[in-house]
Amino acid sequence: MEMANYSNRQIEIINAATKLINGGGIQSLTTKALSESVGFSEPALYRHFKNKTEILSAMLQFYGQRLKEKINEIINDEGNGLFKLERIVKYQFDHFSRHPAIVMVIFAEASFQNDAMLSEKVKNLMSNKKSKVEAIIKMGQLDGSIRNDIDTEQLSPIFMGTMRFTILQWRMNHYKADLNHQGVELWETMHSMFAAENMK
Amino acid sequence: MEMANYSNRQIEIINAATKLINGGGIQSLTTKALSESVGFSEPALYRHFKNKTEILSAMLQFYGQRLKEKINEIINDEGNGLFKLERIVKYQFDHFSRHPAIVMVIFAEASFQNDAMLSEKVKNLMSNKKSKVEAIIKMGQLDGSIRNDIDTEQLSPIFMGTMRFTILQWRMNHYKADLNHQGVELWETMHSMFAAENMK
Amino acid sequence: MEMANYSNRQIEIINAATKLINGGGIQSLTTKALSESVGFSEPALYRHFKNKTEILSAMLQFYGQRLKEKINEIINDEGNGLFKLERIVKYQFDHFSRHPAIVMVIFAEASFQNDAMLSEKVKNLMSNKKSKVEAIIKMGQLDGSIRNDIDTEQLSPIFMGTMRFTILQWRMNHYKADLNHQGVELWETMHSMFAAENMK
Amino acid sequence: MEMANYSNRQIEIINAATKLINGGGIQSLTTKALSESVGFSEPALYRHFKNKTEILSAMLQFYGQRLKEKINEIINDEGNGLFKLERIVKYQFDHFSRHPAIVMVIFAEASFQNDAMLSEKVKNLMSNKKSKVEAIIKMGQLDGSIRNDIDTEQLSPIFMGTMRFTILQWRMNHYKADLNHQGVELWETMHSMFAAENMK
DNA sequence: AATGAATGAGACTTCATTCAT
DNA sequence: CATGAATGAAGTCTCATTCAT
Repeated sequence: MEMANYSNRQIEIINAATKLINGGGIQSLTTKALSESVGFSEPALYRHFKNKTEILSAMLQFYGQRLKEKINEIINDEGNGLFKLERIVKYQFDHFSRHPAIVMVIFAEASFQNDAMLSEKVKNLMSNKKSKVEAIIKMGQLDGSIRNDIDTEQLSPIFMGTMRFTILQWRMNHYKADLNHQGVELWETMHSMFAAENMK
Repeated sequence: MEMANYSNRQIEIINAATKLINGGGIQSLTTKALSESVGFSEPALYRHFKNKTEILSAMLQFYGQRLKEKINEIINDEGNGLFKLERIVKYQFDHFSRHPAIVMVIFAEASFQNDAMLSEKVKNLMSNKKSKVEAIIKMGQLDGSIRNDIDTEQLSPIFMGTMRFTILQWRMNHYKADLNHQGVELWETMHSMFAAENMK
Repeated sequence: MEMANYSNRQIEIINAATKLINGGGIQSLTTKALSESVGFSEPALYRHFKNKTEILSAMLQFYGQRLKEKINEIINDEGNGLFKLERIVKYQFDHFSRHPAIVMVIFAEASFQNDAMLSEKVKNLMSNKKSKVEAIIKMGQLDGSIRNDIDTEQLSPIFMGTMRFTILQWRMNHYKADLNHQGVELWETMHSMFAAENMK
Repeated sequence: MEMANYSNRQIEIINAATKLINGGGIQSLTTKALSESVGFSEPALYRHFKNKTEILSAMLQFYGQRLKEKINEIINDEGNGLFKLERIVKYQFDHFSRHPAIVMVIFAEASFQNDAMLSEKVKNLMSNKKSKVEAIIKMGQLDGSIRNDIDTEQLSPIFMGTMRFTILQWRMNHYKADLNHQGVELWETMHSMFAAENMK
């Protein structure tokens, strides 16, 4: 996975594209709309990206990278596994509530489906995150903070699925709720379910 | 929600559309592709549906209705709440593994976003299901089968999110895994987490 | 010009077509709209008319015939030429104010232009009427009621053009004015201009 | 009424559209025919006009503006009212005989009827011209050149209707007659009828 | 680096008409 | 006599992309 370095213009375009997609789905990301949104002409887009797919690809790279870095940071920081999970929940909910436009890109599995390359990229993003989460859970089970009566592979979809679902609902209700607050509540519940002390 | 009655031709079209969407996302549902897939000319589609949106709308109606009926049946059948949850998991995983084409329609939040009416329909479908699940959980908490140390509203997103995530992964891996088997494993875990006897 | 005899169904269709055209121009006369308006299916139209052109053709025939008969009646009745002109004005304004739907068909020169046959028919209708009016004017010039210092061929376009224009304006203002009243006023003026006693 | 400034390309398109309409009615103005006529592809039209309605709208604007300017010029020039009417007749007949393609656009009431905005524009064009003509007639009645025994409002439809009818007939006979010659004859007659000296 | 102009492909949809029943 | 189903042709318009300047 190449470590991309994006120019200012490219980042402008990525941001504009993100907003468009979040506002009206993939279908509203047209080169025309994008060029208007970013403030210069359509052909100019092609000076910064080879084609539309490359723009979408860059978006995924861009956000995926950030997420990966953050999770790595969390992994390497101090604290037991359970605490790390908590940090992931908090980070993500805070991040999304501050940048709602990103939500749809991260949740884009359905949208990119007609482009094998993009679809693959989304899949990688997700499985990447999943294996990181699993690593953390495993750590937690070893350090005694996370219950070990359930397999890691069984716990991770619960963690990830619940987060996704909460965010999805927030989006479908037009970002009205206080996502951070929901994150706090969600974590309380997850704590009850994941903490070692809750094993019977 | 009107109880629609679809003609044979309409159901043919709905099926063809479902397959197309599942194969390549909303973008691959064009009137041309649809007419080819169903075996007659493009204008003929318009004898059976007023326009493309109505086709998508019918798809949602069609699948939503079935799901609702099934859940109602489960609610009204015998058994405690925990058992009912189990039946939902089993039913859905079995249903999807037999009709993978439906997955994308049920998971279409992102896709329909540029059409307010469809978007609303998807949202209703989801919140409808969610409230049914919550009713079941509440029943389980009352009949003593489901732990009552966690609020119903906190348990439902765990249940629904986890299911969604599992199915989503199955789809992203091109339906290779045995979904039913995954359902069984998932249920074991859920049982550990939801059952009343597992409260500390 | 064949003396056509239209069946009841055909007349129903002609009436419906007339209303459609008057409501929204030729473009709103589609076989679909027509069949809906008349209350039976599209193919049924083809049992009564060979095709759409024949329907339009029948409309022109139908109204042209009536007009011709009426004018002939006026010609053959008693009274001098000036009086006959007056009767034409009164008849037409009264007729249109009672059947506004007909206006557009009679004024259809522009609409039928892409069909040579219909275009020719409209032209005949108009030139037919014009020559009748000229005959009346000539009669009036001979019987001393109409001024004879101006050629018949010069008077007729004034008569016909003014009538048309008045009706056109009435139509463009959505039939709001009292057409009969306008006819009376118009006639007063025409009388001043056409009557023999007004020659200098 | 905004003072529009059309690009060269836009004027090319307006001209081509005018010719098409005049040749075969509104129905023959298709984007395909227009693009062929103007020499580039259909989508290219949309770089110069937002949509087809805007093209028609521009045509009306374009011709209406010219007409208005000319009439204003005539109004402000020297000469009595009767002379001004004469100049209008001569100008129009000369103009149309040189640019027959314009006729249909100016006579388009019936054609544009299914588009409220265009219909309104045509109506304005006509009533605008009518009120200008009435202003001139009033001037003539005051300066003693035009008969004042008939109301201005009664004279204007005679003037306008007769002109329209003459031009209409010319068009229906496929522009065969010498329109300028007909204008001269028409004016002679109108002079007899409008001049003050012809009052009884 | 940027753009105005252009385009081939293809989207959805409507039209008049036909055919089997 | 009537219709449900179907269609070829054509309509308007949008898309991603290219090219000359």
